[in-house]
Amino acid sequence: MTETKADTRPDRRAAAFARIRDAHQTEVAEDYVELIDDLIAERGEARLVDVSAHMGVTHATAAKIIARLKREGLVLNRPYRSIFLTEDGTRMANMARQRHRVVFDFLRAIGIDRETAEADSEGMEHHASDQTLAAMERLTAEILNRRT
Amino acid sequence: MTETKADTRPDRRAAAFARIRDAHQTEVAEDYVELIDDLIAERGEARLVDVSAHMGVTHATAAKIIARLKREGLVLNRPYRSIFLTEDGTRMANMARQRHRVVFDFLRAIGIDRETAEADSEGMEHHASDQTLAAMERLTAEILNRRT
DNA sequence: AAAAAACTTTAGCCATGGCAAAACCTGAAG
DNA sequence: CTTCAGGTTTTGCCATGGCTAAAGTTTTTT
Repeated sequence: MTETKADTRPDRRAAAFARIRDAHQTEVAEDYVELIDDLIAERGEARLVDVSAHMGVTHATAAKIIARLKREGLVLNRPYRSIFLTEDGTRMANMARQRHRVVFDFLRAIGIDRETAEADSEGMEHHASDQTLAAMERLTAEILNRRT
Repeated sequence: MTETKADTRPDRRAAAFARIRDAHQTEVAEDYVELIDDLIAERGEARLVDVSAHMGVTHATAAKIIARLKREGLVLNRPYRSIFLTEDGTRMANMARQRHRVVFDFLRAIGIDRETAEADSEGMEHHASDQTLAAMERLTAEILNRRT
């Protein structure tokens, strides 16, 4: 039970992990609604087939996830018909896309190649706080300006 | 089936998400081995109780996860005794800690407060590629130098 | 050495997100 | 107007990571 001076304080750390676990819960939802929104914008409708192809999962998996989104009021659809977003879903999609953009642009600004920036931002966007996003935006602008 | 010019190419995006799902699989392992390593360093041993307290989960959950780590050869322990890391586990802990540091330092350098940097880096470290980590390190040094 | 406290393990439950395979609609071609 | 290809849904299966509650060991206290 030796009292240490290091930062192994249960409370702080535990809280951080709890936040991360919560984030995980919404991550999937965000990714799906963002994709659905993109699909609707680009081709007028979102089909299960396309969703599963883009997410890289089987249709069964996509169907299950969409059922959850529906249950949670983010998505609407009638059997065998294409998928729509509710207002909440649209809002979530927009916020997710914006965060995604900020992180992606930042990574590009600091010299990360397109592919990698795409992959990294996809993973990181969900874990960046507003504070961090703001800082990234600021930095991105700064870097791009300096280049002029 | 209208062919679009936008970047909704299944393959690229699907691959990115696949990578993220893989990352998720190792995230938990990394967080646990890092914590176990810290505990051993700081108090000489890692007990289930401490692990669960720091991760903010019940001991049952921690026990289950540690059983998986054991199965995967990252951790060693005898019933009712404390927990050790294998070589692999130690290696993973060190790599995780290093990535964590890089992200944390970077966030601090761009002005994020300690608490937030702690939380954000905990979530982001798992999704930053080597390329991004290298860029963060470079930027951190740059920022700190400019301040001198 | 017995009793109490502290810790670990186990059992059983739940939701999520994977999968494969089968059953089921819908809409185009014939 | 029937067929059949292509989507969609459903059904079961698995692992993970949560939880509570109960049972089993150590360790400490009395």
